[in-house]
Amino acid sequence: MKELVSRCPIEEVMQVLGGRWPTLLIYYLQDGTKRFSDLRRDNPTISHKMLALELRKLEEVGIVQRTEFGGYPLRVEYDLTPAGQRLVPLIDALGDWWDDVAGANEESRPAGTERAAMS
Amino acid sequence: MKELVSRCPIEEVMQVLGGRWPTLLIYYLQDGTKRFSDLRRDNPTISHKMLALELRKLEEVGIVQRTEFGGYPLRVEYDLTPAGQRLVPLIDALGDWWDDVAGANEESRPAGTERAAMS
DNA sequence: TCATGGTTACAAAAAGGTGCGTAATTTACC
DNA sequence: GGTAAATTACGCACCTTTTTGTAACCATGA
Repeated sequence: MKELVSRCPIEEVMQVLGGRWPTLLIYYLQDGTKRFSDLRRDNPTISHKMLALELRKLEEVGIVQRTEFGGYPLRVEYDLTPAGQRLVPLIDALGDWWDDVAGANEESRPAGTERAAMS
Repeated sequence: MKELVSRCPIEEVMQVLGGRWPTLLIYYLQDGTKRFSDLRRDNPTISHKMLALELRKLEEVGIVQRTEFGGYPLRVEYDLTPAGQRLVPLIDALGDWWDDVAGANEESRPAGTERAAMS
């Protein structure tokens, strides 16, 4: 039973942004409007179900805007809301921080674990 | 043990900071040096297993410094490393962002503002 | 028949909790 | 004097809960 609505905003953010996909989806949505299938192409390892779930979650908390166009095949577009866009630099800052830390760690770590930058 | 080598720093940060505990522990460690039992007191709902696991993880990535003092009963102290301290304002910024979003969501939301439909 | 954006059911995997064991020394007790 | 309990920071095994993956199904216009 989880009825613990946390007293801490940070705990709440992490409930939304933690996990593997949310920040990635936000990252890809920076480029502009994306459709369901676009996002799957951007991130081929996410399952159909997860993508639907995560998008719904992001929509519910107001990070993502879902726009449904009539007609068939159904067409749906996803964008970052203004709130979502305000989030982007914060996430980027975390990425930069991590690069810093990882860079420092690499000096004392055996080779073999390399990372490549995203395009 | 699984070694997920991701292409994206953000994905990696989230693997470390995502989840329920890491940010909370960092939050409490802002106050200064803490011992294992202090952290359990700060956060009574974490199990000793989880606390140990999370602390080790944070130590491994260089956010937390673990200092073991000899003697018995064993005594261990935890602090934020400089990198960990640099992380704090970033986490705080996320918290502020969330307060913003949550505040906006709670406020009046007249029907019809959200769903956009085009034909 | 295919494509799009879903949903649902079932299965597998990961995360998390509980409780016991451990170490070396002090203190508490018979 | 000898023994037992308590202390601190975990590790480990076992079990439950939560999350995620897989695959199948839906609607329908072209």
